[in-house]
Amino acid sequence: MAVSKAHEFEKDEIKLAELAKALSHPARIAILKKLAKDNVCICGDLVSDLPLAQSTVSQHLKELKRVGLIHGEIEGPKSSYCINPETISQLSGLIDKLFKVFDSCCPPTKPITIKKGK
Amino acid sequence: MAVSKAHEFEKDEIKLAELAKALSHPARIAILKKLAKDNVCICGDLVSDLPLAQSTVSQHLKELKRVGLIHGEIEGPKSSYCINPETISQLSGLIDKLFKVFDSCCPPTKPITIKKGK
DNA sequence: TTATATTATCGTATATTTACGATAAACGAT
DNA sequence: ATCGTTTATCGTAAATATACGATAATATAA
Repeated sequence: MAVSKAHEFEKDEIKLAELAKALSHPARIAILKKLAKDNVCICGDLVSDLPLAQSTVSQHLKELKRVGLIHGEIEGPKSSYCINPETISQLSGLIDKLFKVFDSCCPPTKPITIKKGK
Repeated sequence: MAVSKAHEFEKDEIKLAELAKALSHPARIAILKKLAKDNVCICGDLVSDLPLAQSTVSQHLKELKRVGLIHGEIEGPKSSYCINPETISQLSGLIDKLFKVFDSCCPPTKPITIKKGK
């Protein structure tokens, strides 16, 4: 990155960027989906699901944990991970806020309700 | 990245990851917000808004353009950019889909409705 | 205590990202 | 045609990210 200037931006922008970065790899999205479906899941299951080496999966888990999207507990030789609903909720809020800005710009895209206005 | 294995994942995961990566820098979020507010905006305005060199801003714009989140037209010596609602809408859809998966896992976070437990 | 299984970490190689200054390109104005 | 303004691209440097194999760590099972 070289000389990150992240501190020059708004707090929300920085946080959203950080969370978006966590979602910026298909493996991490797949991990989150798997964790969501299974509610709790041990690392080994993820490794056999993904086309990646065990150490790589572990790295992705670490990153997801770092930003708070999941937490993991080491129980014995196995580690079980699960979604952290709080951060998911935070992400949801930040995304909603961003998309509200988009609505102000472009015609609203989703539930098409007729809007008066120029 | 080294030996990207993106092709081993689902199409939606890859696309969402790509769009999330575009959002993974505060400058690009700031650019999108500015474009949304101003509807259309020339590069120079963005440069003076952001704590980054002109060439760096241009790079970020290029990346946003590459993934289709904005389009830009070169009119004369100035370039004007604007949001591409189609890709915004696509992103919105992919995010909604992902968050639906989360709802299935964790207690729903937003409109708190009492649910009978398992 | 000694295996066995599972996961984290280390070391390493390579690709990508981010940033800047310098330069090129493109158009409008003179 | 030349100048000035604006933007894109090039070259480059440094930080991150991604991936793997090898190894260390840890708890369970024997």
